[in-house]
Amino acid sequence: MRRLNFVTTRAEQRKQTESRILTAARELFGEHGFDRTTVRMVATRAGSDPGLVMRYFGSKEQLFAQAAAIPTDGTIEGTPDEIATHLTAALAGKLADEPVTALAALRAMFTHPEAADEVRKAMTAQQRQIAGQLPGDDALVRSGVIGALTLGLVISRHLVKLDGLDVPTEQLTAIAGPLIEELVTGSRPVE
Amino acid sequence: MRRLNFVTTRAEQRKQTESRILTAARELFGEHGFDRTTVRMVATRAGSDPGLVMRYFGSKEQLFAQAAAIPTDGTIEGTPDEIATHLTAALAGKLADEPVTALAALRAMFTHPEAADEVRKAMTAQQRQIAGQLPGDDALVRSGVIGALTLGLVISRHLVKLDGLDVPTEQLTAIAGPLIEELVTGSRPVE
DNA sequence: TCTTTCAGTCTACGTGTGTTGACTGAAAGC
DNA sequence: GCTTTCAGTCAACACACGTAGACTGAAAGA
Repeated sequence: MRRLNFVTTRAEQRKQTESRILTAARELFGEHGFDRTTVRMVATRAGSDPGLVMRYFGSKEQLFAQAAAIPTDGTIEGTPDEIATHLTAALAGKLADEPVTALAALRAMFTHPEAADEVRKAMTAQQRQIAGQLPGDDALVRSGVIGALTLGLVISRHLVKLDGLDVPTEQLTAIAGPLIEELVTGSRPVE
Repeated sequence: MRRLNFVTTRAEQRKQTESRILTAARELFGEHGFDRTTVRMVATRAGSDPGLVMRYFGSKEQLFAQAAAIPTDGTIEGTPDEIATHLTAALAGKLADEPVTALAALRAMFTHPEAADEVRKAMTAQQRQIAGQLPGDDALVRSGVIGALTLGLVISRHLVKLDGLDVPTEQLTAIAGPLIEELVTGSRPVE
C-alpha cells in the first residue's frame, strides 16, 4: 500500500500494517462473527491484501485467535461486600461502551467450538475463583448465576440491543448491583 | 427414498418427509448455527436429498425461518407477585431441558441479522407487556433486566454449558426466583 | 553502487456451498 | 389400461471462500 507518512522504517511500516489488520479483524469479527467475516473483508478494511493477511498471521483461524482474546477481570479478593462492589464495577465497565475485543469472542462462541471453549474456560475460572471466597454451600452455583447475569446483560445491551436496556450505565448498575450483592452474600430480600 | 412403511398415500409421504427435514434442520441449526449447517447435512440427517430440501422449502433461508421460530411465553398478567411466580415458572421450563427450537434461533442471532431481529422483537414485546403492569418508573428497565437474566441463564446453561450451573433446575430457580421477585416489585433487599 | 531483503500486489488453485433442472418410477385420476 | 402428476434422485452450475506462490519495487546493508 502506498504510505502517506513521510519517514517510516520498514519495521515500523510492518508493525503499522499488522496493527491495522488486527484492528480491522477485531471490528469485523465483532460485527459479523467468525464465519461471516472473510479474509478479503479484513484486508479491504485494513487497506491491505488478503495474501498479506495470510503471510502475517498464518491463517484465518490464527488471526481470529489473536484478535478475539477474552479480557479477564483478574483476581477478585476481599470480603463478600468488597467482592460485590468489585463485581458491580466490572459489570459497569462491560456495559459502558462496546467491548470490541470481547464482542468478537462472544459472537463467535456460538458457532466456533474453540471460541466457545475459551469463553467457558474464562467464565469457569473466574466463577471458581470467586466462589472460593463466598459463604454457603451453593457458592459455586451463585457465582455462576452472577456470571450468567453479567453475560445476559452484556448480550442484551450490546448484541440484541434491547431497547429497555438502552439507559445510562448507572441506572443499570443501580438495579443489578443489589442483585449481585444478594448473590454474593447468599441473603434473601425481606419482603 | 425407499419407504419402509407399508401403506402410505403420496400426501402422507410428503408430509412425513417435510417433517423429517424440518426436525433435522432444527437440530442441526441448534447444534452448529446457521452458517455451519449445510443443506447437504440437513438432507443427509433427514435421509433425503439437498434438491428436495430446496424444492420443499425454497431456500436455506426460508428453511431456517420455519425451523427456528421463537416460542413466546404468551401474555403474563396478574399482581406483581403472580407475575413473579409466572416468570419464575417460565424460567424453570426454559432451563429444564434443551429447547431445541429456541437454541437454533439463539445460536443464529449472533451472526444472522434476521434471527437477531426476531429475538429482539420477541424480547421487546414481552418486556413491554410485563413492564405495563409493574410499579415504579423504571419498570421497563427492570423487566429488561429480567429478560437479560433469563437469557443469560439459558445461554450459560445450554450453550456455554457452564459447569456451575449444571445443577437441578429447582436449585437454580430457588436462587433466581427471589431475584425476579425483587425486580418485579422494585424492592431492595434488607441487609 | 551493488546486492540482498522484504513489504506489498496480483493471479490462480482447489474446495465446498446454495441452488437448478433434467430425469425416473410409482401413485393418482379417469 | 392409459395418461398425468409428483415424490424422490442425480449431476452439474456459478460463486465465494481460504490459501499459495510468483512477482515488483523500494529500503537496508555492505
